[in-house]
Amino acid sequence: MPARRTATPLDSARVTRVRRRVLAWYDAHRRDLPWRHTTDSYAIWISEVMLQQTRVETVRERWVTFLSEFPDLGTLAAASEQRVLRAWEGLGYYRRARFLHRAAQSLVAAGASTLPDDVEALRALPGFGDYTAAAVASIAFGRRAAVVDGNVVRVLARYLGERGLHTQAATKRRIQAAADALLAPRRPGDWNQAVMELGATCCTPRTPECPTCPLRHDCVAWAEGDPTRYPHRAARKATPHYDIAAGLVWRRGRVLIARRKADGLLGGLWEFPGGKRRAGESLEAAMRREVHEETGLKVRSAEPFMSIDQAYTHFRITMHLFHCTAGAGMPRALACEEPHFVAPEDLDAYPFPRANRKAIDVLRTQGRGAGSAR
DNA sequence: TAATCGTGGTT
DNA sequence: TAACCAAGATT
Repeated sequence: MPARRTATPLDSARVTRVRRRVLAWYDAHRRDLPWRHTTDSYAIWISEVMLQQTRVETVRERWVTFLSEFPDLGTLAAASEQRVLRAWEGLGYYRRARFLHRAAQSLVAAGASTLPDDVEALRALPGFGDYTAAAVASIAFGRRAAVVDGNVVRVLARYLGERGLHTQAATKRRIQAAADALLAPRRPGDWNQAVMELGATCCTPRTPECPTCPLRHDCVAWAEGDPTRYPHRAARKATPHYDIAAGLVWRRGRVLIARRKADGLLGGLWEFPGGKRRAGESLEAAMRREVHEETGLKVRSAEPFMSIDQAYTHFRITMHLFHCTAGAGMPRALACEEPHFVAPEDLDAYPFPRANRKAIDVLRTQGRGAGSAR
């Protein structure tokens, strides 16, 4: 292993040099992203929330369509949560959409027609953490607030030779302090985007392109020879697998759906009733038990329809779907909300998790034949 | 502090 | 293929 290089201090000459190099690199290499063509703080806010833990290429199209449906703060505040969640479908981390909606309603209720323009007021809104408050304040309002996202952590950890685990508070404080010191005071929004852009396109996690990096001259990780050792991360645990059994419970050409509770996984989204199979239980028995527990309905016939694999952050599932016919009685909201039967053509109006939407798509294209998306 | 919260692309 | 990862926030 190469000897550890000692980082030179961030004196003012070095800070000036770094700012100049990184901004020049950004001016030459910045990607043409749709949200870089607006100064509308609302539109920039939407982009920042969408970009949380979500790839730029995914956000490109979704940002455009979201803004066409909700072009301003007032429109978003006036919309139903269901419509907002439907517009968010597929983006994941659905809590983001509910916080977005709630923040818009809060601002409009207070008489505002636009976002507040300082970090503290932004930080107080739901869904605004340190990163998003600094990002909106700097990019939309030119405030001198340094962002620290995953890119900034990686770039600065490598550049400075930061050896602490990136999850530790002391490490975060050091990275934030360095980001604060480096922030280019005349172009705070561009500076923040420049460092993030550098992390996203050059100082990447696995295969950084160090020869083209504007920071290679005095980067500790580059001098050591293996930048990918930074930032230091703790090992992850293996993710468990669960079998989920769910029913497409039909009655007179309509199918049963129910809404998940607002908190927790996939909160506020609709689904076909079902749940985890227990040890020793058959898939069909699990489906019958779950449908009954959640809606009070008993299922008559049941035939396998399809199985879908889905990976979540901390576990993965195989969802086994059955075509069923509903027994007598009205569905009740026992362990779900608003269970009711809907015509298949009306399912597009409801926000569904990805696995459920896949099943709906198969339903459309194949009718009620068996299929698999595994 | 550590766990939780989605999804799709990449390796 | 399974793990890793992405412009984080909340509890």
